[in-house]
Amino acid sequence: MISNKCKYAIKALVYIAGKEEEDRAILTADIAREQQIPRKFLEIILRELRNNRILESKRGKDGGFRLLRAAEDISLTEVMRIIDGPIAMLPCVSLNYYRKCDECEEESCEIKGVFEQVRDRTLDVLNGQTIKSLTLS
Amino acid sequence: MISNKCKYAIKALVYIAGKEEEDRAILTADIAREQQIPRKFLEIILRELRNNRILESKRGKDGGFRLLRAAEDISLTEVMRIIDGPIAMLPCVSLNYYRKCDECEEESCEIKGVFEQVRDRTLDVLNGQTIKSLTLS
DNA sequence: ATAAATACTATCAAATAGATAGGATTAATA
DNA sequence: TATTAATCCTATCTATTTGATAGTATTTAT
Repeated sequence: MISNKCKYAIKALVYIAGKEEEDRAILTADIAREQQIPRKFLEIILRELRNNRILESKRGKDGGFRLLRAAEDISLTEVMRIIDGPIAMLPCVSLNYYRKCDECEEESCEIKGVFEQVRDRTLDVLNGQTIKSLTLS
Repeated sequence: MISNKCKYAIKALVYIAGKEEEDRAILTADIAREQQIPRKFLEIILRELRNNRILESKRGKDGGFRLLRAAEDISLTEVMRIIDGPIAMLPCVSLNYYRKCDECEEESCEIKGVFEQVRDRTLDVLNGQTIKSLTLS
């Protein structure tokens, strides 16, 4: 399962993308209210997305958040990896967060192959998705 | 990611399945040693698999664990669901552990569709797998 | 100056992960 | 019947993650 935090992050980005034509910074409070996300928790999430160059923020009056890049250039996997880390089901088959398992030798691992297939089928679906494509659906 | 516990469970079952022709109960200690799994933790896992009718156990001398069913009748997904719970990435798209999200209405959820696809592609891979098929690979 | 916004720091509670310890119980067999 | 070897059970523990909340500092437009 993805975390609530990650779900909130995706929904917040989709919300912001949906308001892009208004050409103004979007308030944390608005996102929190509309998407039913705990406000203070959302603050942390948005700041994390800003630190990872997904969002830009502006402080003070008329402040808020905007996408730093075009919505079609923000992939779903990028967001998921920032917030939750690996997408794969085993560390030893992760493309972006590879770690060898402590207890097993990969050459003889009986389950690695299956989870490589799961990873590939999962990425087949996720790689095609961007904040833009989610906004349209 | 699946938990270590789940990985241990799968590996233990594959190990037991691989010893079936010896026609004897398999010791926790042997599995722990061969698969490099912490022994006391493995005890808990094996007991949980027994409680869920995947294994049978025998106490006392010559005791140990055996598969309760044929290895080809124990699916990978069944084991994963016993140990880790849902396989899906969102509660609201889980087939076996469905829960509505607190904060969103499913009809208008922008991300549900993608994660349904991920679930389906994931199960395409996992559903074909059993303890038997893993033992052969 | 003031108001409105994010930034930051600290903290917290509950759940989960990942175990470990020690003794109770059971069963085979010498 | 004593011994040995195994699972069973209960309790406990630590660290991490999850999911948040509170309060204050800082920035910015007007």
